[in-house]
Amino acid sequence: MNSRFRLRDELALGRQEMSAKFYSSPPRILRSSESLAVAVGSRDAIYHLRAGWACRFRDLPNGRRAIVDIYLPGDVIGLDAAIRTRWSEEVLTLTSVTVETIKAEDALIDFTATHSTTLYIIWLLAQQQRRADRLLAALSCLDARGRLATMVLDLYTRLRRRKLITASEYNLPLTQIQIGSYLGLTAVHVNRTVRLLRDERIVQMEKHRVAILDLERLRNLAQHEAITNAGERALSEAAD
Amino acid sequence: MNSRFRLRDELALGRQEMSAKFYSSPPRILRSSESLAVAVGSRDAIYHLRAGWACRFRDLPNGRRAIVDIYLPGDVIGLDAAIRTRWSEEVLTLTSVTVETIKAEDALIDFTATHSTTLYIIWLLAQQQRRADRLLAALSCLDARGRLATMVLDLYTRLRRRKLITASEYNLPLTQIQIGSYLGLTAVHVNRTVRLLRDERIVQMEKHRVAILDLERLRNLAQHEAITNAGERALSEAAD
DNA sequence: CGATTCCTTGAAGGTTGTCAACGTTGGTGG
DNA sequence: CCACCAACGTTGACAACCTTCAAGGAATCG
Repeated sequence: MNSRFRLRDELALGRQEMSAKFYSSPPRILRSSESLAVAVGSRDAIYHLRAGWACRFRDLPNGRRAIVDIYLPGDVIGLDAAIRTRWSEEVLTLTSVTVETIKAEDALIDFTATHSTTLYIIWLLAQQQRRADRLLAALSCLDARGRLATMVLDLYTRLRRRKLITASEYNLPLTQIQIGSYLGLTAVHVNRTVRLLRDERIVQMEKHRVAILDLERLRNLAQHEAITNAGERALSEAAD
Repeated sequence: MNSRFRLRDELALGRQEMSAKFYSSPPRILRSSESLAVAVGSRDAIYHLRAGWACRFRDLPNGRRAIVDIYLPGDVIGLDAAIRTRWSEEVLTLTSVTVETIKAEDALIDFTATHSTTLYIIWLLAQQQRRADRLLAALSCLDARGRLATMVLDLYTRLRRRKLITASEYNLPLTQIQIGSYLGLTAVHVNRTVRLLRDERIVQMEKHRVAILDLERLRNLAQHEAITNAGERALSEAAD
C-alpha cells in the first residue's frame, strides 16, 4: 500500500519535471489539418500538446485511413516514435494547436536519466496502450451505436479528468468522415447513427458540439462498467 | 547515424540484462487455457514467456470477448500492468507455457535503475503499441479476408523474426472462436473465410497448422506495403 | 467411450457499405 | 457584399457483408 502512494508521488513529480523540460522550448502554433512532422521539420521529435486536438492515423494502400488515437490538450505525443523502428504513421492536427517540441534523441536520453520521468514515460505509454485496447474492444465487439457511444464517453472522461470541462457537454472538432475513420465506419453510417442517438435522447451531436443527455444509457451502450475503485482512481488522476 | 547504432547496442544490452534478471527466477509451467494472474497468484507481476503462446483479452458485459494482443515465445508480458491504474484485462495461455515471473513492484524499480533496460522497456512498449495499431487499422479498414490475412502475415513475420520458424508454415494454437475474438468476427464467418483463402490457394489453414502459399497476394490482401529499409530493420531485429 | 468442445454448412435476416443526389456551411476572391 | 467553390452533412435505395440460428459431424479429453 505504501509503495502505491510513493508511485503516485513519483508520477506527479515526473510529470512536473517533464513539463518543465517542455516549457523551456519555444511553443509553436500550428494551423488545423497540418502534419506535425512536416510542420516541425523533424520526424524524430517529442511533442507536448499545450492547446488543441490532434490525431494519429495510418493510411492503407487501398485509400482508406484509420485514425488510431486522438490527442487532447496536455497529451505527450511521439514518445514511442523516438524508438520506433519504422514509421507508417503520422500525426495530424484537428484544430489549430500549440505544441512544445523536443528533439527525440536528446530528450529520451535526458528523460531516462531521472527515475521519476522514466516512470512517468512508462505510465504515459501504458495509458496510450489502454486507449488502444479500449478502442480495439469497441471495434471488435460493438455495433455502430456502441462504438459511437464509446467514443463520446471516452473523450468525455478524458476531458473531465483533465478538468478541461465540467459540464456534460464539449466541443468535438472531428468531421463525420474522421469519426468514421476512427470507429471503422463510413461517414454515411456515422451520420445515421448520430441521428439515432439523438432521436433516442442519449446524445446530442451537431456542429462539432456534443451534449450527453443520458449518461447511464450511454455507458450501457458502450458496455462500460462503471465500477471505480477510489484508491486507484486517485493514482490515475495524480499524473494526469 | 552514430546514435542509431548506439541505440541498437543499448537495446540489445537491455534485452540481455532483462533476460538475465528473469533467468534468476524459477520458471513455471502452466497448462493451456490458464489465467496468468490466477496461476501465479499475483496480479502485479511481469512475465517472460519462454515457451508457448498466450493472449490478452477484455470481456464485455454483453458476454463478448475481445482478444487485444497475442504473445509469442520470448515476449515480455505485463510491463504496463505494473503501472496500469485499473485492470479490466487478463492474460490467458493458449498452449501449455513456460514463464519466468518477477514481482512487478521490485522489477520496475530494478529495471529502471539501469539506462539500457529502461530503453528496452520503452522499446517493448512501443512494439506492443505498434501491434495494437496494426490490428486497429485492420479492424477499421479491412473485411474478413483482409483481417485474416493480416493476422496470418503478422504472426508469420513475428515468428520468423524471432527465428522460431524458417519455412512459410507454422503452428497456430488458436481456435476459430478465438480468431474471431481477435479479428472482430464470428467463428462461423472465420470458418467461411478460412475456406475462401484456401480455395484461392493463398493460405492453407487446418488443424492449427498454417501454410502460406502465396505471400505476395497475402500481403496484398492485408494491405501491407513491403518496403523495408535495411538499416531500420537491423535496429528492429537487434532487440528482438 | 461418453461428453464436451470445436468445426462445418445452409438458410434467413440484420447491419453496414456503396452510389447518387441534394442541401448546408464556411472560406475566398471578385 | 455577393458569388462562387469546395468541403461537409443529409437522405434514400439497393447491394454486399456479416451475424444469427440451427443442426450434424469431427476431434479431443477425461
